[in-house]
Amino acid sequence: MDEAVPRRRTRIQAEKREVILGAALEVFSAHGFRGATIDQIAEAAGMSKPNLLYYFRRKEDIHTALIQRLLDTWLAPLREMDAAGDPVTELRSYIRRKLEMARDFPRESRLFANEILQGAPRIMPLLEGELKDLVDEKVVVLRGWMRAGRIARTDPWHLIFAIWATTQHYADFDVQVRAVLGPDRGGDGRFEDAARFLEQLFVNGLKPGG
Amino acid sequence: MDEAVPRRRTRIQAEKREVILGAALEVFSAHGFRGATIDQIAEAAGMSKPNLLYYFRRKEDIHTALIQRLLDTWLAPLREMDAAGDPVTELRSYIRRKLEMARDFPRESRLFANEILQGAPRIMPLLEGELKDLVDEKVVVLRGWMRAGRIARTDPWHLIFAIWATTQHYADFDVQVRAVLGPDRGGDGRFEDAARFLEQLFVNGLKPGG
DNA sequence: TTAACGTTTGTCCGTTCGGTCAAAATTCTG
DNA sequence: CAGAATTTTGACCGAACGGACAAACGTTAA
Repeated sequence: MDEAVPRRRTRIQAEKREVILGAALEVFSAHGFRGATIDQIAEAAGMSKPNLLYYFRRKEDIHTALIQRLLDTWLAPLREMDAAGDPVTELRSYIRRKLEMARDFPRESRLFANEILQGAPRIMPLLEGELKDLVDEKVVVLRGWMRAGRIARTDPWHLIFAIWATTQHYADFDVQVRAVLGPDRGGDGRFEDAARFLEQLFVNGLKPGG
Repeated sequence: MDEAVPRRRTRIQAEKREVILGAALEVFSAHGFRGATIDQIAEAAGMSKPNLLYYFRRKEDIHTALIQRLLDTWLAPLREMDAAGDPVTELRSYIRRKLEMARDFPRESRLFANEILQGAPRIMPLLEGELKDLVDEKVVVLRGWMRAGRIARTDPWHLIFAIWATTQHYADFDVQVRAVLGPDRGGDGRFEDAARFLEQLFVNGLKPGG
């Protein structure tokens, strides 16, 4: 087996690849795939371009490596939504966790958003596979709660979309949010305000019999 | 006055500029500012690159022209939200109109999203000026409705963000929405489903005393 | 008809891009 | 320490990029 990038064995390999992925996350999330340059990533990673290309042969390899490792983290909150739990508690904590991710990992959110916005050319299989499967599974859970009369009957798919949209908005559209809120209201408190609002919106919006 | 681009007098000037803006909308919304090339836009507009550069001297000029003319259309639905109207009706039709725009003008939505995602380097003044002013104005309207007990007391800014996020999601994340819904549910009906869901969510979520 | 003005094009330029390569420097292993 | 393997670098390449320019082509109005 003629490996192009040497088999990942050494300590240096692991460390440098980590540094590169960190730098690439910064650059890709800020400029998109085409907008990001290898030189930018190399500079952010503190190494020369050929050195970077020694660890990842092509620009696209960095990008796919990033997305691959991200997906699990990203879907974890939804995975944790438990059919056996209390629906309101489950939804509430799902929203809270997604909002925390928007606050703590905005670059990851923007990396995804950039990719989807431009037609998901590099991750379409993931969307139609892993992501769709997970959503289908949770749709069943939501339907169960609806049939049991524990939350209002409504479209479970669009409910999930609404949670995604409202939470990720605070990462993806952060500059707009801060611009509109202004200096006073746009401080660190905006995430708590958002959490309170979204909790109220979804909990009341999904009250059974609504 | 030494004008670089000839003063817009002729019929051809007006027509060609229109064609270029249409082509540029297509290309910019699909690839972002940096990802789009002048050649792509020229080809989509059916003319040579130098010919295109005769009407717009620089790539950035096309982009700013696009955004400038877009902003009015884009904010029109919010502008129409009338303090004198019935709150539920006003909110419902605001949501419906925003959703129609996501359906009918997805490229415009993605153009904005691309710009915001990458830090709004070219439209920050618009966000802090015109956009913020309009939101501030409508926040007063929402606050009035809340004080009158006609909708639930909640954070008016985040309410507006939630409406933006949920509606624009169907334009900006269209490929993801369709991938998750699959071929059967992802057809043209998805906008009506979304409208029904969002109406229910926001109307119930904002019931007074909630 | 012709001169002025508006439009279009082929060609070219300097820069930046993604990526290669051979050689040098470093680290690892016996 | 010696030699093998790994890591780093400077120099370089072809393609694509944004943009410039003069010449050619159309159009129009005196």
